[in-house]
This record gives sequence, structure tokens and C-alpha cells, in this order.
Amino acid sequence: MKAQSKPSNEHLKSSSGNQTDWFEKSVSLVGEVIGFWGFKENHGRIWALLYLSTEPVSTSTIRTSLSLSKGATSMLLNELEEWGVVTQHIEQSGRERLYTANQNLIAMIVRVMELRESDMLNQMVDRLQRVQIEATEAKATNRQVQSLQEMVDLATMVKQLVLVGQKMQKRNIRELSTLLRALDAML
Amino acid sequence: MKAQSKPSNEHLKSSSGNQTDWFEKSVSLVGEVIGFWGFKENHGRIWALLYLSTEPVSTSTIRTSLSLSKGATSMLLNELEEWGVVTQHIEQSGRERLYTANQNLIAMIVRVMELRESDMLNQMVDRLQRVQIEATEAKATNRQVQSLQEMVDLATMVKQLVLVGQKMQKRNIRELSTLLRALDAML
DNA sequence: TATAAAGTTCAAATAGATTTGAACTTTGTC
DNA sequence: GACAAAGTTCAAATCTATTTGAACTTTATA
Repeated sequence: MKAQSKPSNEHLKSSSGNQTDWFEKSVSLVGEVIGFWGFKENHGRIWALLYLSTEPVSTSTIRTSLSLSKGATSMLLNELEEWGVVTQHIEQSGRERLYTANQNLIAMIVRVMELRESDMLNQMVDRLQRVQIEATEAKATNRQVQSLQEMVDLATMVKQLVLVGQKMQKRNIRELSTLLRALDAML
Repeated sequence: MKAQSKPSNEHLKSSSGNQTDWFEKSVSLVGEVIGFWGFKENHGRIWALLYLSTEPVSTSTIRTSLSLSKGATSMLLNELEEWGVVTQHIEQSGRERLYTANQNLIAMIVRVMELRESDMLNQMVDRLQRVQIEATEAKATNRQVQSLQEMVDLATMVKQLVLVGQKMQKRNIRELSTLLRALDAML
């Protein structure tokens, strides 16, 4: 075993008495929020750990800091990597992988939302349209056919919203805030 | 038992052979989508049943059509009612309650999102700010404090977005689509 | 105001999602 | 190419969310 090549996790701790208190609180908080948003709590915890670390973090550090099993760590990191939320650090010293968090919150959220929703939205529009035809053939009332149409329109609008989101990936939060104010004025 | 006062569920069926095929498909589809969005699948199924019915529907019809227990039906309907997604019909003939779905999809979504997120967002901003102070005191790096600030800014922006959403409640989907195109042009 | 139908409550049961852990595969180094 | 460390896989275990059902309360009407 190469002691010197094993990345330390010293930067996760502070020198003061209550050590990583703020760090751990942040990790839990992000975990909760991400869990609330329909992802796994541990997705949030891993991302937060990486996001708040000052240098790339090794798989084993993640595993021990968050008390996860080897298997879970592997699966969770791969998922986060697929979503582009986390990246493997290029200069791997040893055999172990080092990870870094995507720092651009907007880009991250937009990409994950897109991955998560696009497929569902497309499917939804397809199926709704098909069902609408069936309803028409089965002599549903006009209002019923219209209600189905409303849902199609809504889903289509959300798809449009996803496209707008994509364009936002390059903007920072300050710019978006300004933009949002402009939009607010239009309403 | 008053046979004549008991609301029929005839309007849920069509005269053709494959009966309520489109109706049931719609109910399942909405259930799936709503489940995907982090609510209970049965919230979606009940709402869809009401949304696509041509007249108010009784509790017992909901219960039997969707094969739910008495308890679940009661709880689910009360939740939907709290969220303003479903309303009790005023002219109750018998003892049994009749329900109607909110037809304004935008208003509904905005209200539910608000109920769901506002609380969480406020809490999140509070806790993040507190943790940021701790981090500063514990001599976290500037970058770490800045990262926490980014999250505060993001949550604040989402709160702003919720406010914009509120103003959208009165707009219909067509208007919003136009608005979205205008926003797209600004990016 | 007694009764029966409707609605509520919540502990236990069920269903569903997440995590573990052990056997397996891959990768880097000698 | 042999080894050991790292990473993957997936069935079983655990943990969480949802639903049931039976005892209870409320409500309409006779």
C-alpha cells in the first residue's frame, strides 16, 4: 500500500473543537433537500461532500465519511457521473478514483431536470394524444376531449420550458435573477 | 337507502364495447406522472377521474372505480382538497359527498408547488445562512464560504421563481407559451 | 334523539425503494 | 501474467412510504 499516494481527507476537518460541524450540517442539509426533490438522499450527500471540499476526494474517503457500503458508493457515484453532476479527476495518482463536483449549480440542475423529465414528457404527450383519439372515437363529450387537449398543451409547454432551461445553463444566478424580474414585470 | 339520490356513475362508461378504455388509460397515465412527480399515484388517479368526469362524482364511486379502501379514499380526498386541487360540490343531495376537480391546470400546479416548496425553501435559506456563519467562524476557505453563498443565492432565486409562478395563475397555457417564447428570445 | 350511513383515525400490513455484502470482474504494478 | 487493490453486480436485507381495516366519531333524517 502506498501511504503517500493515498489522498488525505484533512481538508474535510477544521482545526477548531467542533471540527467538521458546519461541513456535516451542510452535507445533511443538501441530502435532505435532494431527497425531498425525489432523488436519493445519498446522491445529495455525496455531491455536497465533493462540492464543499477544497480538493478532489477519493472513493474511500467518500465511503468512510458518509458511512456507505462499497457497493452503494460505486452505484451512487456512477449515477452522479452519468448526470454530469460529478466528474472524475484526471490525474489519478494511485488506483483509486478521485472525484470533483460540478460547481455550476444552474447547469447541473438544468441538465438533471432535462434527463429526468424529457423522456417522461415525450412519452406523456404521445400517450395523451393516442388516448385523445380513442376518446374521440368512443364518443366522449367535447369537454372531455378538450380536457385531454389541455393536458397535451400543458405537457408541450413544459417541454418548451425545458428548452428555455437549456439556454440558461450558461447564465449565472445573478443574471437569471435579473431576467426573472423582467419576466415578473411582463405579467 | 335512497336509490334515486345515489349519484350514478353512468357517465364514466361509454356505450361502445371497449367501454371506459380511454378513461382508464387516462387515469393510469395521470397516476404515473403524478407519482413520478413525487406525489402518491392515487392522488393523480383520483384527480384524473374527477377531471375527466362530466359531473360531480361521489366518494363511493371514486372508491369503487379505483379500488381504494374507505380510509385511503378519505385521506386522499382531504389532501387533494387542502391543496385546492379538488372541491366539494355544494349541492349535496344525500349524505354522501360529491367532488369536482379543479379545471385550471396552471393554477393548480402553481398552488401545489408553492405549498410544497415554499416551506422547504425558506427553511433551506435559513439553515444555509446559519451554516455559512459557522463555516466563516470555523475558518473555512473563502471558496467554501462562497460555495455556500451560491446555494443561498440559488434557493433565493427559486423563491423568486415561485412568486413569478403565482402571477401566472391567471394566465392560460396559450398565453404562457407566448411568454415563454419571449423569454427564450431574451436568452 | 336514535339510527344508520358516511367519514375519520391510526396501528398493523403491504408494497416499494434503498442499501448491504459477498462473489465476481477489472485495473494497475511488479 | 500474477497479485492485490479497486470497482461492479445483484439477490437478500433493511428501511420508508402507502394502504388497509377495524374501531371510532360525525352527520343527516326519521
